[in-house]
Amino acid sequence: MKNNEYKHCGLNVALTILSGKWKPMILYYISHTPEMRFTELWRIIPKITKKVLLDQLKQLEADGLILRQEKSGFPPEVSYQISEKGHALSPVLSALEEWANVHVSEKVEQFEQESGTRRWRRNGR
Amino acid sequence: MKNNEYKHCGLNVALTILSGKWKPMILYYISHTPEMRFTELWRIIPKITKKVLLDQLKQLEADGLILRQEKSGFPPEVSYQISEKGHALSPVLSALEEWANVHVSEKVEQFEQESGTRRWRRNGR
DNA sequence: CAAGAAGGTCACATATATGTAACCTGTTCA
DNA sequence: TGAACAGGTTACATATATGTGACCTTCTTG
Repeated sequence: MKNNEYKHCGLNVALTILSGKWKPMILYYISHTPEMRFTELWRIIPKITKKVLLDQLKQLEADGLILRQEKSGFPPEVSYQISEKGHALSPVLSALEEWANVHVSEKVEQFEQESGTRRWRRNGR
Repeated sequence: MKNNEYKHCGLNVALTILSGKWKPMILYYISHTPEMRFTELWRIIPKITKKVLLDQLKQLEADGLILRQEKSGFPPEVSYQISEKGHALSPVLSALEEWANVHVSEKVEQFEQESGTRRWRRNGR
């Protein structure tokens, strides 16, 4: 170890921002639709709870990856869009995905099968 | 939503593999040293516990990002190296890091300051 | 007038990740 | 002989993330 200290906080920050059981899926749907309404998103994503969906949306919004737009009136009408930051992230996410498909394809296939059933973070493996 | 289902499990797998409070740092040090011994790593990384360091090393090894090499004899001598998979990942991680530095630089700076103090996953924000 | 609509909150329960400290292994060295 | 060494395990405690269900709003419709 010369003087190469660990100064790569950006990586930690990025991973923190992305960490959340449903975030990749949420980002995916939001970035592939011009205006995604809350309820539609909830309908599309199989097993998430309203509360958790809301939590993760709030985090994504706070981190600037998505934009929330609220039209006044009743019933409420809220929709989400991908932001510029979020858009800038997507090639990087594709690269990550590509890496996984090439280098850990067994795990990817396994994941596809268990999908919806499994728990997110490990340690129980 | 046409028929564009979410089939991007690779991203989930990659993020799962990378998720762990100390993994980016561990990966960094291992990939920047030809042979990193357990104890040296432990000495270098400020506040991690032996147990947690071991856990994360095991996960990284199980996921194939690093290689563990054990020389027989006493006292034990174990060293870690980056694997080919791990090596292949590093440009992607750099891209992530770059994204963070460009798009969420405030958070990165904040992270640098709190470093070591802060907790990893949020929700308490 | 009761129920359903969309988006959201709250209090609480469970699951998973991380941390703390004690203990174990055979050499070597004082 | 007993302390230090490197790497590791174990039982337990705490922190954080996710899940469940009840409740709230105000307008519209049956």
